[in-house]
Amino acid sequence: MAPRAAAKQTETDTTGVVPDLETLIGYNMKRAYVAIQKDFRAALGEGGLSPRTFSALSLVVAHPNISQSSLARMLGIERSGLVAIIDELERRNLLTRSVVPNDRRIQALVATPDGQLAYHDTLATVQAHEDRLLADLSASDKDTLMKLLKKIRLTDREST
Amino acid sequence: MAPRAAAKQTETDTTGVVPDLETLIGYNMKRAYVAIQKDFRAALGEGGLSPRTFSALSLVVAHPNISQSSLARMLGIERSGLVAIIDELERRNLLTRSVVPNDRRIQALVATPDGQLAYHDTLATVQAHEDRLLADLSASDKDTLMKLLKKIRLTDREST
DNA sequence: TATTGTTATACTCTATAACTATA
DNA sequence: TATAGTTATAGAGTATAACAATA
Repeated sequence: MAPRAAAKQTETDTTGVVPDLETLIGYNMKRAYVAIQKDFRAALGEGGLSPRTFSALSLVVAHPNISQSSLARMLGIERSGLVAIIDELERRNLLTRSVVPNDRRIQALVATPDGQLAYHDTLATVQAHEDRLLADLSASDKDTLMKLLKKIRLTDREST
Repeated sequence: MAPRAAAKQTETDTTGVVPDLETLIGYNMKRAYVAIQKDFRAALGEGGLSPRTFSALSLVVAHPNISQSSLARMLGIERSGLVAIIDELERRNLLTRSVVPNDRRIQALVATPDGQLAYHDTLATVQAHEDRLLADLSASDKDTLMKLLKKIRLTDREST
C-alpha cells in the first residue's frame, strides 16, 4: 500500500532512510520514557527513591489514611506488587501502616513527619530534573504534552 | 515555597485534590507508555511479536546486513541483551545470521522472505492499534506528540 | 461470599562482567 | 589492544494464584 524504497541486498544502506519504526508513537514513547526514567534515577542518586516508590509516597502524602488496595488501584498496579513498595517506605521510616478501628482488614497508610519532609525534598529534586531534561520544551509544549499523555493514559480504561 | 493545601489527618480526603504526581511529565509518560504497550501486546495476540522483537525486526528490514552491535546501538540497549531477541527471530525463521567475508567477527543480519512478510503484516497491525488507541488525538496532536517525544528522547544523548 | 493484605512464584526486560574469536 | 558476539548472572518491575483474617 504505502510506497517503499527498494531494499539493497548488498551492504547496510542507511542512506537517508526513515525506518517505519521512527514513525510509531509507541516506539518513540518508549525511548522518551526510558530517557526520563534514567535521568530521574540519576537525579535522585544511589540511595534515592525509585520512581515507583516516589509515586507511592506522593499519593500517601496526598491521601492520608489511604488503604493499600486503593493506592494500588490509583497507581494502576496489583495489590500484591504494592507490598514490597510499602515495605521499603516503612523500613525507611517514611510512612506507617496503622490500624483502622472500624475495619480490621485495612491498614491505613500515613506518611511520618520524616516522610513528609523527604517527600517534599524529593519532589523539588524531581521537578528540577524535569525542568532540566525538558528545558528545550516551551511551557506550552509541556502543557500540550501533559494533556496528550493523560488522554492516552485514560483511553486504556483506568480502574480508579 | 509553593502554596500547598492543608492536609487533614482524619480520613482519606480525596476531595478535589490534584496530587503533585499528576503534574509530573515522568509519571504521566509512564502511564501512557504502559497503556500503549499493553494495547500493542493485545493487538498482536498470544503468539505475536513483543514490542522489542518487532522493533529489532523493523530495523533489520530497514538496514539489511546490519551487525548486532550496530543494531543494539540503534535500539539503545546492550549487545548482550540483543542476543535473546535475535535468537527468537532466528528461531521463528524471520531472519538469519549470515557470515561476512571480510570480518569473521560479524554476523550480518538479514530478514528472510518470511520475515519480510511477517514484518509488513505486523506493521499494519501495529499501525491499526495506534490508530485505534490514539483515535481521540487529531493528526496535528499526533504530529506534535511525536516531535516532543523525539526531542525528549534525544536530550538524553543517543549513542547512535 | 467478598475484600484486604500477604506470600510464593514466574516472567519480561535490562545491565554488568567476563569469556572467545577475531581484527 | 580493541571489537563482535556470547554466556552467566543479577536486579528491577510486574502479574497470577492462592491463602488467612476479616467483613
